[in-house]
Amino acid sequence: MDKNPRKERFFATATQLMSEKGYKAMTMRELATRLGCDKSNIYNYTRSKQELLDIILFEIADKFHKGISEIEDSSYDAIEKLKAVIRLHIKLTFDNPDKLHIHVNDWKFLDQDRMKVFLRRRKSYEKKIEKIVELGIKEGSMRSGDLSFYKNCILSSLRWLYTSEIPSKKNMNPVEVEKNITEFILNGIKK
Amino acid sequence: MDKNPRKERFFATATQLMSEKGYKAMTMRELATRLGCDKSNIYNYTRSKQELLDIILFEIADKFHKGISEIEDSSYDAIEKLKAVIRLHIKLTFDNPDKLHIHVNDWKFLDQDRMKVFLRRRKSYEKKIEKIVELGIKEGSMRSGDLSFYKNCILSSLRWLYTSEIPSKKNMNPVEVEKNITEFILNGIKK
DNA sequence: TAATTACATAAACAACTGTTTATATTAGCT
DNA sequence: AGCTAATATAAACAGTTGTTTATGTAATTA
Repeated sequence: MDKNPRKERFFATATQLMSEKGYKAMTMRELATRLGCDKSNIYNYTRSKQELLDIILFEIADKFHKGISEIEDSSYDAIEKLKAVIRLHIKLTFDNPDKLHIHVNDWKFLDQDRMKVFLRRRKSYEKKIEKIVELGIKEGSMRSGDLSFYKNCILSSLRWLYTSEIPSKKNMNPVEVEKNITEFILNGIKK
Repeated sequence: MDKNPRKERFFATATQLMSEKGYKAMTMRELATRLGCDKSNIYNYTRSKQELLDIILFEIADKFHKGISEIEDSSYDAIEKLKAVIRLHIKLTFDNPDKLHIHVNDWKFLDQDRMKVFLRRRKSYEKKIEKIVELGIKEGSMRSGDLSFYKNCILSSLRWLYTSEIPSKKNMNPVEVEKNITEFILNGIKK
């Protein structure tokens, strides 16, 4: 029993189309066609294309922020924290594949001020990953090395999940994926 | 002593701008402004925006193709082949950061026929990576598991090099990067 | 039942897009 | 010097873009 079922359908369709085409290439006319309505009707749901992007981007950014904060505040050791980060990414990816895709590709189309906010939050997120690695090195459970370098490797290893084709994820089991990616990040490919 | 110094400058500037903005967001007028000439002058250097994208994309795709073919035909064992693939990616990334960026982000704006060709080549490249892993498993030097999964993890671990900000690469030493990424892919982060 | 809110469309808008045409100037080669 | 190819621009083009205005109907609430 949703209060605004049409509005929800609108956001779902818009998110999907923006993920497929990218922000610049998606047109309001195309979105209207897919919704089966006139282009002007769209403006009953959102103020502008820009606002639409903003909402999608910050909604998912907030989920990442909340997730990593809980992990940071936990009493886990570094390895367990890293595992939790991997789990967080995989859960968010499987729950919101289109939003994640937009999150990676289209943040650069935010207007200046909002982009600054967005990048500041992303930086803060990445710092928390680095802190986990730092802790791991201190605990002696992780190889020592450049923190920013490890951060990039870890996030990249997770990123292919949401840059790869969306339909192909339908056949994947999130639990299995989690197990394999964790194994790869922790131990690499060598036997 | 180049035959067409202006043409080269044109391609260099166009590549840089397209990498910054993305194919859709880059306009011919903006490119003209950066070149310091009129927009119509651009068409003395290229037939169309589409052709420009095509040239950039297939030029770098060819380099990947040549590189991996040589590795495939070598007598290296699997681990050495994987190391050579890592070296190839890092060399190409440091030599052509902008082209690599376009290669990852803008292939979807090729027109249908050329996109098919592009994706076929990419698939062929990825298959060769999988074959290296398959060989490694057979030789007993690599952990057994899903080939496509390992392929994605390997390529992702390399991808952050060309998706991350271009200027930041100026301060990185390619030899050092190669050593660290190889270590990560082979042995992971755990001590 | 009346009033408010949600949902819809047609028509027009100004700005911007890639590209062409016609024409001129410059540089290199014989 | 004369010829050719490279380089340059102004003006115009047809199409597309996000968005607004004015206007209407359907659904919900009071």
